[in-house]
This record gives sequence, structure tokens and C-alpha cells, in this order.
Amino acid sequence: MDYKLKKVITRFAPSPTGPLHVGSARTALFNYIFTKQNKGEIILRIEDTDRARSKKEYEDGLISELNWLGLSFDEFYRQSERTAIYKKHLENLIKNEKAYISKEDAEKEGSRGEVIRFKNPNTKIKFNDVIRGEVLFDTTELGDFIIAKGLGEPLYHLAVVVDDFEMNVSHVIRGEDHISNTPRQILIQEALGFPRPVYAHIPLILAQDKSKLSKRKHGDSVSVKHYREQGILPQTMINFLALLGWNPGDEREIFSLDELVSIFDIKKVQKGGAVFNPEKLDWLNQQYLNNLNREEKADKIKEYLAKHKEGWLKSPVLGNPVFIDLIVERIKKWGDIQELVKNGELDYFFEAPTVQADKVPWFKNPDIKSTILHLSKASDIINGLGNTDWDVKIIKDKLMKYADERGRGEVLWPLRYALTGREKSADPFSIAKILGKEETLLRWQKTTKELSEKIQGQDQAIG
RNA sequence: GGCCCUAUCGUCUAAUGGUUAGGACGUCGCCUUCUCAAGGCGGUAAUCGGGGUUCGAAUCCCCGUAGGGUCACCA
Repeated sequence: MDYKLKKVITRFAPSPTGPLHVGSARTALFNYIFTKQNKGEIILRIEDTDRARSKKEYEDGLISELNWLGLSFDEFYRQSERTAIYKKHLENLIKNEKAYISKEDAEKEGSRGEVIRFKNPNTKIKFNDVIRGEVLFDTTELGDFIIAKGLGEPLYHLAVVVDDFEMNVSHVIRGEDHISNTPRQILIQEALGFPRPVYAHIPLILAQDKSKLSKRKHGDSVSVKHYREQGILPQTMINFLALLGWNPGDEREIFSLDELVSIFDIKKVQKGGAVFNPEKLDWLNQQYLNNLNREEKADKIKEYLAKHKEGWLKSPVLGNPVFIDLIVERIKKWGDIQELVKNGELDYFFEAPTVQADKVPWFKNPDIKSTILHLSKASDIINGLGNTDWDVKIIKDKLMKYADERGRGEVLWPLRYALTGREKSADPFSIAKILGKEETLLRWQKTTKELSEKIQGQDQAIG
């Protein structure tokens, strides 16, 4: 009765019929945490009794995603390799008249003449769910359900019950969609004389429309792989999934897997389903992104840039810490780098921008002559800086001193625009630092020249 | 439809009979700023409805209602 006395053994039992679903990932996570908390063992069991729908590539994918998440398992089984065991128990059921071979109408396509049905004792089943409390079912309506297509072809309910027993599973933690399967499985357990594990049915993860997240209805966004490819960090995923349906009772919400193991409480898991909120996932990822060290950031930026702009990889800009910080500040996940590239927001770091002369002066005081003056003056200031002074703070201090005298917008807008050719961008100090003195001066001088020519043209036209 | 589960801001949730119903995401505003991003500060917003029980109900009970899950020779 008191499961604390028994060794805790849990299992995560996906069927390899598709990519790892975020809901399944959370089930795996809760199993994992619970197991570690109780110093137990966790089993990964591939439920591939449906030979037609199960695929090795999905199994590989499942394992790859679990690895990525950092969830490890103590034992591994495949149901397709255990048919002899199921057969033994099936024969036992038939011998004891708990199940029988049933002649069926084989007219329906895909159906066969004989299947094995469980002899339903038509009782009421009551079980205690860790999360929901007492649940009562009348099993009469279930009828004599089919537990195997044949002695060598067990179906889900039979395989689950046999395996949970054979593997000494003490706690079954699974999704709420299995709650109505539980009475059926308990019936089989009792017929076989097996002990009953502790059940915990965790709530479903819902889509925005509040229906169960399904690949069919909601596409790729249901898979862990999707978020992995978007550049969400595994630690973000773990943290986010844990927070979906659980909280520590106080206001903390950033937790590592290890921290979860110390503070998680399965009894505090919510009863109702939880909508998967991608905005919050992004926000959380941003928190984790910021805490990465420079090397990790630099490596990932290179990796994602390589996908879109291989030509940029040789640039020394990539190693510049100011550049790295600038990028990380502007993304929520690595995949956002693609957007940055696509929108041309990074071009000016790697090649001279196209500057439109009429956009150089600040709109509040579009005087070309003073704009030229500011550009030249700024060039002088920058030119006076030695190599050791080539630092964002120093560049900023020097330029700001001048900008404060002459009006910030009036000075800073042209400086920045001449450097980037964009109305929106990072500040001119950081960009100057990244570009280097020579390139910065070059861009300012080029713009100055263009503006001068423009003025001359105007003067001639007037004269 | 039968059975089962669930019900606090738009979303994730706190408050285990007594709180101005708290926090986070989003959103909005302000500050910081030449612009963008980041950051800081602040605002908006909820107890599904109706009956009980109680001095007192988001909290306990009943009835509705709504949403969801499940009803395979899938898992």
C-alpha cells in the first residue's frame, strides 16, 4: 500500500509513430524528475506493437530529442522484441478463462477471423490518482474488448499491463488521455493477479484553441524537434514544460533540471489542461540566452549565420564581443537570426551600406551644411583616438560630448545613418567599435563627399 | 451521444474559509534614448452561472453551463 517502501520504478512509453510531441516530452520530464527524487529507476519503453505504424526513424528521433533535453534512462525495451512474454500471459489468461479466442466477422477490411478478447467481469473499478484523487468507472460498457490480434500479436492494453508488471513498474505517470484506459488495464491486471501501480495522470497540453495539441490539427509546432530547430535551448524547453501545469508555489520561475528535481512536487500538478504559449517560451529562452557565455553565443551565431550567409563567416566582426551582444539583444531564439539576415538588418556590419543623401540629415533640422560639419567634426574626434582608446565607452563619451553641445539628434542621427544606411539600427558607438576606425572614417567621409556634391549641385542650380 | 476529467486576468498560475484576489507572459503607457533592440518603472485585465453550508466562500456541497478527453483488430 505504501509505495514509499517499494523501489520507485517508472517508465516513459512512447510509440514510434511520429516525432516526439511536446506533451510526451513533458510526461518524460515529470517521470524523470519523480524518479530522481525517489532515487528510483526510469525505463524507456518503445511501444511498437503496431508494426505497420511504427518506424525506426521515429524511434531514433524520439531518442535523439530525449538526449537533447538531457533526459537519460536506466533501461531500454522494445515491445516488438517481447512477443514471447506476452504470449505466455495471453495463454495463461485463456487457460484460466479470463480471455477467449473469438470468431469474428472478417468482412471488414483489415479484420481477421479470429482475435483474442478479454472476458469482462463487468465490475466497477475505483482507483486513486495522485493528481485527481479517486476515480470511479463502470467497466460494463467496455464489453469484451480485444487484447490481441493473435497469440503473437498483442495489442496495447495487454502489452502495457504485462510490461509494467514484468518491469516492476511502481508508478505510471502518463497523459490524461490515458485516464479512460486505466480501468481496462486494471481489469487485465486483476485477471493476471498483478499488483496495481500508482497512477498519476497529468493534464494535457492544449493548443491556443484549447483542444489537445495534435500533429494532425496543429502541425509541426507540436514536436520538440520544431523548437529545437527554431533555436530554443534545451534548458528552456525543460523549464517551460515544467511550468506548464506545475509551479513551486512561490514566484520563482527559472529552474534548471537539477533544481526541478529538488523542488518539484507531483501532487502540486494542475488538474486542468494548459495552453502552450509560444510567446512565453520565447521570453524564457531569451532569459537563458542572456546567461550563456560569450563563446557559446559566438559559436551559435556563427552556426546560424552559416546557414544563410556563408560569405560573412570570414569577417572578423563575428568574433567581436560587442557584435555578439548586439545580436543576442535582438533575438529571442537562434532561429531569429534568419529574420535579421532576411531583413537586411545585419548587412552593414559586413559591407558598406547604400546611403541615401537626403536621409542623412536629422528630420528635425535637415540642414545639409551643419550635417556635413557634424560628420567632419566626428571624424576628427575619432581620428584622434589611439588604438587603446578604441572602446565603446570612450568612443561614446567623446562623441556624446560633442553631440550634447550641438544637439544629440542633429549629430547622432547622421553619424548612425551614414554608418548603416538604415533608419533603425544599433547605436553609432557600438557600430563604430565593431567596424573599426578605418572603416568608420571611410563611411563618414564618403557620405560627407556625397552631401557636399549635393550642395554644390543645388548652389549651381540656384546660381 | 455514453463515460470520464476540468473550470481564477487573453495565456501560465498564486491564494489549502477572512488578501485592496498576488506573480509571470502578452498588451498598453512612461523613463532611458538620434532610431531600433535591450533594460527600468507603471497601468489594463480574472474567481462561468444559480442555489445552499457558514459570522464570513475563489476556496466546501448541489444543480446547471461551458470546455476538453475518450469511446479501434492505434497507442
